[in-house]
Amino acid sequence: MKESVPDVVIQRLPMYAHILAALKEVGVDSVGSRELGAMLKTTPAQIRKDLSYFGRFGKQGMGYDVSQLSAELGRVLGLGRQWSVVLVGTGRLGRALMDHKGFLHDDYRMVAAFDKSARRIGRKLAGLVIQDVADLEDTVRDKGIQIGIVAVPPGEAQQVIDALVRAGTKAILNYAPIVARVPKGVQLRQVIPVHSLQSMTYYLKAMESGRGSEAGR
Amino acid sequence: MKESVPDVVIQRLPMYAHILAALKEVGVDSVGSRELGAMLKTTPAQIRKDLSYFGRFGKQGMGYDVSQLSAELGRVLGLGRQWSVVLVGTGRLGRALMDHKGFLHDDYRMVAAFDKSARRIGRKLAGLVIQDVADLEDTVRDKGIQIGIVAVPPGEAQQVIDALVRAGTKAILNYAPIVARVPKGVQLRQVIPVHSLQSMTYYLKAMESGRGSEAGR
DNA sequence: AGGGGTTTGAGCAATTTTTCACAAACCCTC
DNA sequence: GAGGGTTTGTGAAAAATTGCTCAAACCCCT
Repeated sequence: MKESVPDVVIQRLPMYAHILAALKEVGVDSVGSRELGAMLKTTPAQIRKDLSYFGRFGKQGMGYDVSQLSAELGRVLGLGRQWSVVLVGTGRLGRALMDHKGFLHDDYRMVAAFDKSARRIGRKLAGLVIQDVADLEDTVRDKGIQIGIVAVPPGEAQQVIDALVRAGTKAILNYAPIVARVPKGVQLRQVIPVHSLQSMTYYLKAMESGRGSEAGR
Repeated sequence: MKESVPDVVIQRLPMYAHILAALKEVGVDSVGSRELGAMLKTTPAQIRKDLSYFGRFGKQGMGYDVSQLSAELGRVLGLGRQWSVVLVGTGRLGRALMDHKGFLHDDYRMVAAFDKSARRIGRKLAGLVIQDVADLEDTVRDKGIQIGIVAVPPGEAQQVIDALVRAGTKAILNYAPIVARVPKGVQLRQVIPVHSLQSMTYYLKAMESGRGSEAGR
């Protein structure tokens, strides 16, 4: 149990948890770091080292107990409890996100949804009445909502994010294609598909012109 | 102009390109690494070093010419030409992605869409007739489609990905919440919102229990 | 046209992250 | 219950990435 865990490690944990859950589902009850490494396309050493930041979960000679490790990872990631989530922006994307099977697992519960457009306010979405975005700040503060999901057009995204921050939200998942800014201490994850495409295009181009040696990741 | 560019750098380029495009839009015609660093919450040194992998685009004492740097980055990322994209899965999510303003910029053109469900095949989406996923492999091969976007349910995602790979696709953007596998040489980007949420929850938890010192990213 | 004030580019140092390697731990069999 | 065969956990080495520093380059002003 070390001092501070590198951020890269934290970013990898959900993948580990994911695989573990899948294995548990299928009825596997023990895995080694070698197997996990193969499944996740990483090295056994990395998995062992990553896990070692949080404790000693394996048994020498035997590997890890799937259920136990799964539970431990859940604990580390703060799962197994309810986090409340607010959705801002109920256009195509916002609505699709809510339906996306498994988008909101058991641990994340949507407790409010907001929009700007009068023609959407008042309608229902996933059991919630869509509220006017003007009330966003108050509602978030009152309900103590911890996580915000932003699915509004790019032009309004930063304002919405600022409002969420003012209301005390400490984690924001932003789908608007802007380079958003948040104060230190607030977690922000950007989901910008175009950026993913562009970084892939770089390698595609490299593969056509140069030889296809570059790959990885 | 160095040998091989680190992957982390490639991942940052789209952000640079994005900001540059925005600045150009607004009419700014020169920026320094200091300003860029401030906007992107990174250090001037990092920006200069990243850019230096690809050439010398700045002028000492003056910074960078926005138009020029923007163009250079586009060139590096392989923009300014048409990449053909195929969408597999035209459920809520798939359809939302197509509408998501700015999801497919000028450089990426959707040339085919596939689904499994008989009730969607034959319908139109963004000007394309949705085809049977059984024809995916042939169509991708025939049209030389370079990029695949996977928006099918988790259970079918790996099969779809395998089919894309067999058909010669070299870049795949996967929205299904699975830990997908592709052979080396094929680019894969996963968009798994739950993972983002989970990694944020880690910090939220840390902030409530410990003191809120941990942050970053 | 020269001097002053900036800012880049790049080598080098510091830090972070990954990989290696092996002792300690563990089960299983005999 | 001792020995063999694995596999973890971890300190140390290696590699990768980031940050620092400063000479060289450049514009602007006088």
